[in-house]
Amino acid sequence: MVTDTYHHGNLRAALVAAAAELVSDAGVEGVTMRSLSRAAGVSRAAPYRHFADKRELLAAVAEAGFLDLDRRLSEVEGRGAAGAVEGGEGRAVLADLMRAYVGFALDRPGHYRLMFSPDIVRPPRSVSLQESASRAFERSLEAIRAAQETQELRSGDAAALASIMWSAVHGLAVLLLDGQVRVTSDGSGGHALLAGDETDEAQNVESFIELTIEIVLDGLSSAASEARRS
Amino acid sequence: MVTDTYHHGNLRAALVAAAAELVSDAGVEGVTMRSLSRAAGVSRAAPYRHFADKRELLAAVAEAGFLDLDRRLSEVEGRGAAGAVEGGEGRAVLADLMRAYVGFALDRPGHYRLMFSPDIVRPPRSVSLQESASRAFERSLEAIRAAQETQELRSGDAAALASIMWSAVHGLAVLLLDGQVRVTSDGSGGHALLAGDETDEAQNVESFIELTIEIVLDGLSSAASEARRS
DNA sequence: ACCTGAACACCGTTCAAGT
DNA sequence: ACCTGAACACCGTTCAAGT
Repeated sequence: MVTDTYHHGNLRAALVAAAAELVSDAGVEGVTMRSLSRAAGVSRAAPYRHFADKRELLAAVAEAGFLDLDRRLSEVEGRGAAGAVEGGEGRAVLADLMRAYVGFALDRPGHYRLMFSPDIVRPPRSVSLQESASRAFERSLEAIRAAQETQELRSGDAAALASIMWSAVHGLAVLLLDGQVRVTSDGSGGHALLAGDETDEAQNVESFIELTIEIVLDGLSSAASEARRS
Repeated sequence: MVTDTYHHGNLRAALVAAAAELVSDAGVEGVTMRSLSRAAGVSRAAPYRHFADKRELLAAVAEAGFLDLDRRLSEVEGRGAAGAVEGGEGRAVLADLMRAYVGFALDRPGHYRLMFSPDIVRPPRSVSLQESASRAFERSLEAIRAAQETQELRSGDAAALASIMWSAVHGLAVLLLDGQVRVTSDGSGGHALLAGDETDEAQNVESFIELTIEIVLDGLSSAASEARRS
């Protein structure tokens, strides 16, 4: 039973919800303004009372995605906060953040791709999209700083380290999502980037993620050239 | 002076060339079958004698991109090979490979994005696309193995390490390309992933890349849990 | 204020028909 | 074999007009 009119004033919300569902089910390319109008029981022109164009509507969906990601990351932080103060937990918190991050990407591939789709995310971005994305980033930044204070990470520009951590796990996420990294069953190994067709891996994905997290943390904690002054 | 007929038999090559130029100039979304036909001086239907669909044509452009990437990586390997045998050069070769990789992405953003665009690269892929992509990957695999033999990298599944290295630098590349990581001038630092609008960074990009490379190599070389058996 | 109907300028793709 | 003309089934977006 479809409500046959949206004069009640929340066409905007209904469109975003319909778009989010389409993004989940069929990916960004499955979203058309016409199908959204149809789903909302409204004319093709109606959405343009609420969004300047398709890009703006998709940006709203991406923003909801960033809020969801931020929520997941905040749960991790809440969990780890008590231990972190005592020291020695900084690495564990960062590992949990990375797990949560990749987990989000694998759980919501359509949203994740949209959130990092150049057409949507490339400047100019709306301030609200901007802010929701930055908020998620700030969490890793704070976790990085905390781990630096307990000597668990190398010193240096925390924002740089956070960017590097995020870009590493972003690379992992998109390659996993696109099936461009295959994980075989011969031990802990990732295998043959861009290799053969469908196989049944899936459980080894997790151990591959764990190895990546370990290596990223090791890199971020190595003394290296940054430690010359200590 | 446009040649007004392509009966001479290489419409296929002309279409791929025109598409590659459009990809460079305007990105993948700038490519339309109709504009390609127009550029080649041929009817809209003609391309379909040579390609099943648009995806297949773009895959040919992506394949050329992988060949170019592979060429760049092979130049690095040729340069480092002599020293690598003597040991101690393995890390330097890997660093050069990563530099060349990111350099390619920044030089040819349109091609790079196309090469990792899910619609093109997601299975089923043509065997030739498959092979050209794998070839580029094999290079890092061999370099990883060489560095393991000289004790410059941790032991363990070389393919996994190669995948992790590639995914880290892939993440760096796409975030740089999309302007989602900003680099400010306060030292060596990357800054504020997904932060503000246009600034004039550009020179600091290089030092940010260098820091990433250093951290990735440190992570790949740390003894960690993998070294329990040594 | 919010929505509709109808149009405009695009797409990718197909298919009979031409040479 | 290779290409054309014309059509089909889509798009995003606009704009006068309705309520």
